Amino acid sequence: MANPIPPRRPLTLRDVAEQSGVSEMTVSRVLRARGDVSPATRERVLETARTMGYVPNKIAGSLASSRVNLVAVIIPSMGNLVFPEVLSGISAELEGTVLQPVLGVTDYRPGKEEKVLYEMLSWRPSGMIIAGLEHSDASRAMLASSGVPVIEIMDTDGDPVDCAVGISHDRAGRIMAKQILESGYRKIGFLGSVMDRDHRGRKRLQGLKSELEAAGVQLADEEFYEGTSSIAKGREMTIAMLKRSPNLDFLYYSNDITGVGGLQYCLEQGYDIPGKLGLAGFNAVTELNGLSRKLATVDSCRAEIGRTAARMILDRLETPQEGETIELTPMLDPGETLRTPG
Amino acid sequence: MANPIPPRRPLTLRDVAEQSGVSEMTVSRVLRARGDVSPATRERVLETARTMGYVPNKIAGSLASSRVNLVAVIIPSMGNLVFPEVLSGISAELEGTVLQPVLGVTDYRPGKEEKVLYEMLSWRPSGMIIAGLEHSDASRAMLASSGVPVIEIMDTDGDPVDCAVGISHDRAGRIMAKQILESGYRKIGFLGSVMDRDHRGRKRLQGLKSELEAAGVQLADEEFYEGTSSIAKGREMTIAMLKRSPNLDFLYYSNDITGVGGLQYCLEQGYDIPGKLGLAGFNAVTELNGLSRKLATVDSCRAEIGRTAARMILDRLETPQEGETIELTPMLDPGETLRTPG
DNA sequence: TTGAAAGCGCTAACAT
DNA sequence: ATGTTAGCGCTTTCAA
Repeated sequence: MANPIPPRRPLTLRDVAEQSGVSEMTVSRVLRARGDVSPATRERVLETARTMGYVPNKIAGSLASSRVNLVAVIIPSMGNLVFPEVLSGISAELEGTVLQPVLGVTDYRPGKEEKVLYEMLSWRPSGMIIAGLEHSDASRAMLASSGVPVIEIMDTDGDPVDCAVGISHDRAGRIMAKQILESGYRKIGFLGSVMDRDHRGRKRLQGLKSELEAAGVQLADEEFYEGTSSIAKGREMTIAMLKRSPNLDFLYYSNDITGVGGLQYCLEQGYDIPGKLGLAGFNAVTELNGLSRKLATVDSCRAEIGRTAARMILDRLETPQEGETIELTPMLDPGETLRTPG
Repeated sequence: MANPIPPRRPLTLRDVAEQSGVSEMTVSRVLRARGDVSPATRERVLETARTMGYVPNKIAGSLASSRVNLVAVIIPSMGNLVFPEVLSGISAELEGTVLQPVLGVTDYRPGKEEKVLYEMLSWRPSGMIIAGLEHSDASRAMLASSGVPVIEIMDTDGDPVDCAVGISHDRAGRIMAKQILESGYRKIGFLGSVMDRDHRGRKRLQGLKSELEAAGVQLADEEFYEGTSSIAKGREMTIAMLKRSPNLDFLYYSNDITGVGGLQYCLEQGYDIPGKLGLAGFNAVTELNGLSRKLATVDSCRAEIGRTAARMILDRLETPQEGETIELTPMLDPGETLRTPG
């Protein structure tokens, strides 16, 4: 006995309640597996809901319960290879809980970050995961007064609003510097993005420089690019730098993508790698494996950062806690573009 | 005269209303720039809201207005290089409108697709963009009865629930087949993913085979892999295939990522490319440019697919329309791994 | 130009 | 085990 006029309006709890001859409240309980409902009623309601094709309205549910099982995740870019992995970590950890990640993208623009933040907060999420420690005052204010756990990820060199999990990029730079020096390289060039947006790249460069200088070595050359990193950009930068400073014996790239472009070029040109020229990148992007020679790199621990951030949210939703910063230890992978110190 | 006890509860319209001495309704009008409000009131309310740090509650707003300015976007994976670009197209087109994309990821699993779909629909989005034409019956039912515009993207070989925009992958396979034949290759091997999940790859293979067979040429060998595509996988497959069928003169990969792995290997091995051995991939992934030699490929039109899908949603929200399928024309880029015919 | 009342679809809290 | 009542924080609609 189907309704002759199928309603264009989405079904409500009340519709299901009427069809199954119980109160809205009972339907609600059945659908959320809450409270005691007799197996008989339970089955009947479930069956009715299913055959009617009822989909609960979370908007109404969230308003009534003032619970929104969403975790806002704000990242600078989707095309970065780095962030998909962070997201996987978050999703993996949230799988099986009531929480779900919702993504916002800032395109590395503080203005857009503010907008995205405002937008996401207006949905009253249960927690917030946001990349980086550098935000506009307005953004920091919003985060601070959001009333939910906020986890700033990727970086631990700075002051988090609430919690942070990541690596010290200064330290990552130092680790690589130490290895470069130990391997006997002395004429080192840096190739990275324009530094006003890339805070973490800047910190790595700082760490590198400090550590080199502590050993009495000056950075020999620097080359910067604008826009998104790409293999092609790495190649271009490398060509420019080696033309300008042909006597370099090491190229340190701000990431693996550009590093691979440079490595490719140097191999083609017949440079003796790692004998006369060493190279290194950053991130340990496994997607680039299988390409010629394996680039030396430092792992940015992305998946673990994602998992940890999600876990910190879950913990704080159970029991409110103080802010906390978790610094992960980045591992150096010497790959095949670094001389074995001897 | 600040409140001595700062409220832990998020601010409401009423709080702003009380502070600025007007009704909630007036505040609402000011904040949404709706209706007529005197400039004086307007300024006062705006100022109050700003200093209080009020963030509107979209949950409540959406429930009251039964308008949710969200477009659900459901894709199989974030790590694919293909989908970030689709998303960019969608975001670009939605920029400046009231609509916002919200992402769901299925990991290529029909079961998870159902879950994600249900979850997203329970937020009553204004529109739905979903990758592929192959869905479970339950998923198709949900899409059909959602009451909002549904755009299935990437593929046009099949029956959409409502609208579709994409390319014909069968045709993409044929286009490449024609070019391969014209370039004079005859011993062709295919390297792709296990086909039960990769519907679009399967369609390309079908198209390739049909077109080859029409010319009296049989596919000489096939190699499949499981899991996600990667450069390393491409290399492995290529090694296996060339060992098994050393007489091949062409390798057709189901995508650029694996293709680049193969190309890299072949170059290292000193194969005469494109003279004795030709290669081609699919997608026109520009991120891989700058790597040794440019791989022949067919563009999958991802950014345009994204933009078109978003536009179709916007159009249909203005004026309801019939379902429509838009087939884009994939362009062949011969790169440097294809003999010039003639 | 402004305000008051009603209600969006659901759930918390309290009946029964 | 089930029902009733009263909102959640906004917007719609109507009145002033």
